[in-house]
Amino acid sequence: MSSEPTNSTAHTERWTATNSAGYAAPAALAVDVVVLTVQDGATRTLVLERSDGALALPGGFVGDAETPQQTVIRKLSEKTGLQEVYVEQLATFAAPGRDPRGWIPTIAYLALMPPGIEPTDPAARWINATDHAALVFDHNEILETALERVRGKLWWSNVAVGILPGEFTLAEARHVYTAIADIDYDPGTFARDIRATGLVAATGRERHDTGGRPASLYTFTEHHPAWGVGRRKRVSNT
Amino acid sequence: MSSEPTNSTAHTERWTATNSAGYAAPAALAVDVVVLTVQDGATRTLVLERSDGALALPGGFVGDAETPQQTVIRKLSEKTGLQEVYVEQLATFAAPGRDPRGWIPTIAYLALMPPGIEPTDPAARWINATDHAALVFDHNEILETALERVRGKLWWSNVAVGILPGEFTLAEARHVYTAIADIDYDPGTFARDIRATGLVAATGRERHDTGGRPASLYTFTEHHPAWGVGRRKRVSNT
DNA sequence: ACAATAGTGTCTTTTAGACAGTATTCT
DNA sequence: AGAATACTGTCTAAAAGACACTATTGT
Repeated sequence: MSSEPTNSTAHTERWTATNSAGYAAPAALAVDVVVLTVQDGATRTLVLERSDGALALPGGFVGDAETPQQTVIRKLSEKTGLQEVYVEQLATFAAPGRDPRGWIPTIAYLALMPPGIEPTDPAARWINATDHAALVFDHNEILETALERVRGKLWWSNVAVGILPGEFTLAEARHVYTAIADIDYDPGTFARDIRATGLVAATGRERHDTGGRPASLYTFTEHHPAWGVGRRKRVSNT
Repeated sequence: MSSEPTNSTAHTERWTATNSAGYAAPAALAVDVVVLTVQDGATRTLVLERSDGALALPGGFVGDAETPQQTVIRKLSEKTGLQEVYVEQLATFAAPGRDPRGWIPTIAYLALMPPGIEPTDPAARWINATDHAALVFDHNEILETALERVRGKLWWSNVAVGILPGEFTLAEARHVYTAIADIDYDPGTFARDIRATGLVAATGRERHDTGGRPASLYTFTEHHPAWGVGRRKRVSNT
């Protein structure tokens, strides 16, 4: 896997490819990943700072014997050390000229991680997902697509399972939902409604370091992507 | 455009490609399109019958100077003569071996058409979208993805604008929604709720061939993809 | 006792679903 | 007149939002 071309250094020449039938072919198939987490009430995303200072989403080239999702998981493992992450496909960006290195379509993915992951790659760092410097190529558009997706699924699925730890208090869950949806949910109503989705269950244990009455701990009953019963909750004030 | 390799005949050999850096590259980038319409209360999709009798979704190869969506629109124009169709990207399928002709990722698209379009391509025909013979490759999975998508967006967007004619009665709209969602909507409640989305407006004209009291004609106020105010309506009985 | 956080109960408003009943046309 | 289709009004049940109030801990 170390013999593949790198996606993280500046290009020097334009790549081309021709297939065995004699027609122009894509020079490569790429994946780009929007890794999201919620830390200190803010939605944050992982970027790589390149040698010229430009910021790019993590990504890489898909090998000819793997699925693009395997590429994503492999790359995330390299950058963060995490093996188990929530990953789903977002959309494919393939406009001619989107990548100056050549005809390189990219399949964009959304990945979610619990907060506090320290990147193992020294060029990687977390930035604010909703208020940040411009990214390279069409990566701003990819990031916007990811934020829209996660907001759209927030109350209908267990996406948040990717961000919350295995056990969490309803207050922790509420902070994550608040950061993503940009809505201040009422604590009582939040508890009622998230229980009504049928996606969480109390573990019976409690957390005592909350500064007041101990909080019951909950888990998502499903750790794979799942849909709950529909709630109609707002996810943005705008 | 006639000099490109065809996507509709059986393969004879496996295509490969190598890029200028010496690495394996995709042999081609394809698009496949799920064209949906509603006719006589049934959801129908366009397929091409190949020389060996197998059924495939319409599709083609993306040229190196066009966006995949342009490829889709070009192919649909060839097969049906229609220029203006509702098109949106679904997902990309790129598992190794998905296409026996070689490493050929495909970007799947959803397209919607009004009923009664006669295909110009003699190999093309409409089949039932929810109850049909098996399709080639992973095309069954692509079709399922399309049906899920259109059901998911039905009450939240103006997707149905792609199927309904420019002017339509609320009964016609209700039949389309009924076919897609597989729910028998109450006529009165349907009228109230579709007006509440803010996506339709009465034209002031009427249709008199309904066999009873004339029906008011409506249009979608937006013909480009748009989102209405959220309704929580059910879309499946299962 | 007091502060702090967790959690419950309940009232109001909105909206979905059902359906009775009225309106307008054609034969 | 009667049949057929279009449309309105209204009742009920469910669910979302707001918020007062109670519960349980640490200091």
